[in-house]
Amino acid sequence: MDEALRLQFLLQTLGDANRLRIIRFIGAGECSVGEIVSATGLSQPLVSHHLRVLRERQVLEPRRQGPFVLYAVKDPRLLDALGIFLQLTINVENKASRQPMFCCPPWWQRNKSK
Amino acid sequence: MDEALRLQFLLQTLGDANRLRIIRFIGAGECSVGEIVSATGLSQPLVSHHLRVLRERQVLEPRRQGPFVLYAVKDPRLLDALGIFLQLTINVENKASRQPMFCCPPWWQRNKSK
DNA sequence: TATTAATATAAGTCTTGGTTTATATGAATG
DNA sequence: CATTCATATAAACCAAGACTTATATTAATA
Repeated sequence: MDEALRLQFLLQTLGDANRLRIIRFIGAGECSVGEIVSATGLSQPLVSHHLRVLRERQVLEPRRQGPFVLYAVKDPRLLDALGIFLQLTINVENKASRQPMFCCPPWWQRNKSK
Repeated sequence: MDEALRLQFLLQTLGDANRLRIIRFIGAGECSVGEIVSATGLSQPLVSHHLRVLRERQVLEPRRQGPFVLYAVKDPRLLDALGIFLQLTINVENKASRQPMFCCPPWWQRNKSK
């Protein structure tokens, strides 16, 4: 699986407003399905559906505790990464406040594997 | 438009392998449509289609030069951000090498606007 | 101005995936 | 063991969007 496909996989997983709301809530701390349902206002089956997707794609991790199933974000770096993207959405036009805040080797220079 | 919707918009725009390949190539420097077609191996209409999406969503910026239309990445921070996400795709399992590399205010703490 | 090269658009097909409704599993409690 | 609460799954519907084929636009050149 090449870079573009791996990135597509992750970005598609995260590219849904409801899943983002779920991740945002879980990011504040491990919580149960019921709590997510209440917090988001989504139907219980819909939340379970999205949780399954996020679980299967290694974004979230479940843990059974009594009758509840608690979910947590697997890799905390993900939350930071989302924060960076969120900043990008703020001033798409406003070039004035454009400054490189995060320096890292540009991904497209590493190896052009198609 | 709330945070989740803005993020969804951006992530969906980027969540396509062909668009990522196009962005990766353009990221290396402003280039024409024809060059992108050759570099990616995609059909010309398909490239034009994706360029339109990326243009309309403020990711790329076109500039006419003679018979050519040159495209460039509008906000260079986007390339860094993609690099960060790419790193996240490397060791989804491998928790050993998990270390917070980018610190920024967790986006889900700023304001829980549903 | 007619032609060619470069790019854009339109229409049509087909797949992916988000959502709802209904039902199943699984653990706790009486 | 039966019932209830918490969560998961299944099926069906629907819309968004990626891709192809065909055609239109725009600029350079003869």
